[in-house]
Amino acid sequence: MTTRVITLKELAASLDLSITTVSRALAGHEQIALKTRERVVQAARQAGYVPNTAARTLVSGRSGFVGLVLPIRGPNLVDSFLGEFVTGLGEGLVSHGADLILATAALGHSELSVLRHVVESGRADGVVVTRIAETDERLAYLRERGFPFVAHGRLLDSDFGYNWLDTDGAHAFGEAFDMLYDLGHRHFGLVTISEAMTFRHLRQDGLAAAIARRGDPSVRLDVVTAPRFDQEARIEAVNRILRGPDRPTAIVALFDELALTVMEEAARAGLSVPRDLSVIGFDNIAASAYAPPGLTTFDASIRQCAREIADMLLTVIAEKPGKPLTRLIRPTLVARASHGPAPRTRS
Amino acid sequence: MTTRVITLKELAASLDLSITTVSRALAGHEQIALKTRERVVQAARQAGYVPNTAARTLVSGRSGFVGLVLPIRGPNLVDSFLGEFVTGLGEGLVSHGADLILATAALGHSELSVLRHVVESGRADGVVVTRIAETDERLAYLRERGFPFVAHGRLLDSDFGYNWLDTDGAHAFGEAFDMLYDLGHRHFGLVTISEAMTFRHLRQDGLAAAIARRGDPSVRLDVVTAPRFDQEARIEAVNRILRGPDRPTAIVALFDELALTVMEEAARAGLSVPRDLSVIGFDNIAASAYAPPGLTTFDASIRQCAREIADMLLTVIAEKPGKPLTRLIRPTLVARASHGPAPRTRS
DNA sequence: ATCGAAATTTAAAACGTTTGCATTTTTGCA
DNA sequence: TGCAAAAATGCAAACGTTTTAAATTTCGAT
Repeated sequence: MTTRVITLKELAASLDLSITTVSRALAGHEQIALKTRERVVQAARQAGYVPNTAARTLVSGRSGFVGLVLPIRGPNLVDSFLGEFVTGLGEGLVSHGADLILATAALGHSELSVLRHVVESGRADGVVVTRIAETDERLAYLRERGFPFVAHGRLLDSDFGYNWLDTDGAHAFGEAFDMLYDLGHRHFGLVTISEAMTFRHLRQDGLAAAIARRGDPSVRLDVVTAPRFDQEARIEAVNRILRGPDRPTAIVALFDELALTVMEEAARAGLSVPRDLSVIGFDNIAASAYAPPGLTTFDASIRQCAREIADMLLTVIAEKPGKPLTRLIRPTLVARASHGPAPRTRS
Repeated sequence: MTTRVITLKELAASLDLSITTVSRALAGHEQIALKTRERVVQAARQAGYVPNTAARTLVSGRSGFVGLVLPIRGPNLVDSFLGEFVTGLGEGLVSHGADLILATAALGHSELSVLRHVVESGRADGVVVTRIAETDERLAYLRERGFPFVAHGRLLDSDFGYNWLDTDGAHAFGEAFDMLYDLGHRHFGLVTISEAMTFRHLRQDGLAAAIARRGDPSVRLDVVTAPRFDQEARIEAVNRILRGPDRPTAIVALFDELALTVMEEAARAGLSVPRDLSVIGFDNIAASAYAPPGLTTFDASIRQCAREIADMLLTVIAEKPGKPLTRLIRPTLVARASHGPAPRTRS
């Protein structure tokens, strides 16, 4: 029962016009008589005409697609922001009539090779690159190619400009410190990761800068590092800071997953949050609201960011601006119950 | 600095061969001398040749894409499974060299119109349709068009066959009942939704069937219905069943979000879970592990399902099987701490 | 009525592939 | 060495659109 799709030629024939005229009429060219335009649009709608994307792309060089390469993850690891991110991108794109292509990197292939394929096969007019590492071969490639892209995140340092949108983790971590300091905390812990991601520096530096700004020599900061995806090592690292003879009264975690582990291990060690220990995370993942006593964290509003990234990318594609577009989004504090005044007595 | 992309014609010229031969060599046709094939493949790799998708699609009629239309949601509602689902689809597709197109339905446009556009513009060779309602115009459309698709979920009843994969909610809810019955529960509550989704029937029917199978006339089931996305009404509904003079000892919720609300409201009402009340959910969302005391639920393994859906769809596209492909996935019980023996005394 | 400019429409090329069919080259055998 | 068959390669059309440049029609002013 496969229904055939109507083509421009057929539509033109039925209107007794040339393909050219119909094409232009549908594109709304002033050049075509208004009466004709209306007649064509009406007929197209009635016939349910939808232009063939491949043909259009081939001749115009514009696909109307934006690409995103899904990061490769282990069997049980799903990017926790993917849903929100993709939703936001979709929202941002659809208002400009663009759609999203999701290319997955197979286990053998590198993310870069998939990106290359997306770019060079002409499937997309631009790409979004997420989870930027300290140095990132993807950005180098895209820059060299001169292909439109927007990065979600930044390089540690680079000798070239590029379009990016990032969450202002430095500011958030400074804010976290100030809030905890004002609550009387002087001994801090930071749980960070060993993976070479730029954001770990930005956030840690933000924390360090706030400490320096305060200029109080009694402030102490212990830093502990865990591999990102190894739950066991993560627990071990958290306990190193938690079970020491002289533990911090406040722990800031690089992101919520780590903070939740801190809270779990604190409970296991018989510590009460926030009475004995304050914990602050970052990201505001769904579980943070439910994990007792409710994790205080920062919301990065991924969906909104993704929407802006889409807007930026479409601008880059359409206008090729001379200067790079950059945007730093300040996350908002979500004050729940995992932080409080520093305990009076120290053991 | 935009680097040009190499084309088949250029590659052919550099090899001093015709386009035809190069095209066939790359496709691995036996027809082309082995020596030539090797030479061409080698040169193509070295030149970084990537075939243009639009041109290939135009002539072959195959895009190598599978489409998914993102459900329209309110500003703060993101499909909680989208990330997992998309990851699974990607995994399933990439092994066959296919990629995913995500089309978003703008606020004005219906999901159906976006689907039509995806189908009729030739962007995709097949589509995945999720969140099937009791009756669903999307399936009717796809069937009429004869366009390859796989549904994630089922229609309430239909006069035609179609390809679907569904979670066996009926079985899970039967299992939940049996488990709770064996723990001594006789008075049950079901929290369900008012939205016209097929799965609410399947799950409720599964529960009812298990009750009937047991044949114990002392078993009682109270059902309460709430709108899906209205948190306030949801709380109100939950309290109707929780604060009644004669409340159930065990509540089964249609899915985890509802179960979490039940647990929150139970706590607010001074009830201890599972001592005073057993709660069981469905879906195993991330928060369920963290919400105290840990929600007992069923894991539907969305990612795995999505991978299978991808496989099914690619089969449908390639082989056009005569009989519909169907697949019922049994969810696995995730026994946490929200269920337990029925309380001895009744108020 | 005639002409030229403005308004409208059209023919044809191009985009980069795949593929049916024709052509050329090689091979095996007499 | 010649010739037919087999093997290998190439020509050209086609896919459905956009767009350049050209052709046609309309219209107002003389």
